Amino acid sequence: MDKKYEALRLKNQLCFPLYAVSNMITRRYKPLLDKLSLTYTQYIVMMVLWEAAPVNEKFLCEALCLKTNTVTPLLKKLEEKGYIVKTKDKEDERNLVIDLTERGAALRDDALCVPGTIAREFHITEEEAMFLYTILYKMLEQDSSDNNN
Amino acid sequence: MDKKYEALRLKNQLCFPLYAVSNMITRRYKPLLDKLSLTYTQYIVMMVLWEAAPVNEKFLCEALCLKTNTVTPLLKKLEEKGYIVKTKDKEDERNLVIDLTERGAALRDDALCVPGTIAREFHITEEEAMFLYTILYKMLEQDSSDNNN
DNA sequence: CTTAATTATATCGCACGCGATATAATTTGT
DNA sequence: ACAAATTATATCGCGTGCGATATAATTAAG
Repeated sequence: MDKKYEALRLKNQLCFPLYAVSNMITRRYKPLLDKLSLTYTQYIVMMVLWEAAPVNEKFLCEALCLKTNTVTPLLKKLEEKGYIVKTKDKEDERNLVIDLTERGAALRDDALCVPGTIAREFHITEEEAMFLYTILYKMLEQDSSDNNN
Repeated sequence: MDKKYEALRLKNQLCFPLYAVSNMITRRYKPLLDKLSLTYTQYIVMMVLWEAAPVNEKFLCEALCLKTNTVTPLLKKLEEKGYIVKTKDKEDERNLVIDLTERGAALRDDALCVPGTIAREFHITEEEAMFLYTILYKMLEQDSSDNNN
């Protein structure tokens, strides 16, 4: 009789550990990011900007797999903190030009220790990390081809 | 010069694809769970209950790696929908006894198709799924030993 | 050339997650 | 036995995520 419901058991889901690990990661980052006055989501926005600023909002949304209704308020927060500035693109006034302030750019050096600290907390092998990375990106790519985000 | 910031690039993070895939999964579940009037988080609560009801809140929190301040409001919602009932434990009045209503128990059959539908959407091999499952649980176990949740 | 479609961003409302804190019931220490 | 510590649950406030919808700027179509 239990056979019928076997697939519905929490322990037989792949989605649940993904969800739980993702929550766990956010919790792990918090104490580190508190020192930079950043949340986890704000941190990944800053990572994109450190690498590619200036960018528009659409670029950010695609890079982070997030929607505009998540990113717009995030940018407002980062602007309030003085890490970024938003201006309108003269060429096409629909476009937002999002750029780092001096303070936002300087924050990059304070963040340098974060990846290593987090990595050291997860006791998985280099091989496991590589595999995980590969399959997760495979799933993400598949998503963007399935739907038209 | 770029070498210095290599570790801070979004593409070199393991955490980001975990976060993005987790968000993606919630989005994928939504249309299926809408039919059951459940959110993703409510769904995993129900999965625990279908298997183990009656349980107390602490048990739920541990099973789902969530805190009481997330679970308490969830239970209120599920109670309003008529899927669960909450009573006090006569033995120890601190304990909540959370149990399924007839309607909540019946919902299990409507949910039977969900795992298969989701699984079919993710085009990963059985082997990849197994590996993913194993390493994610390894990370979760490590978390509960590192911290004292 | 002007109306319709498209594109980029913003707003609204709802449901999480969680740190911090509070409250009520039970257990422990002396 | 009774004050102090512990345990289970609840409340508050903030920051996401996102579906639905709105708005403003640009482009396409007839």
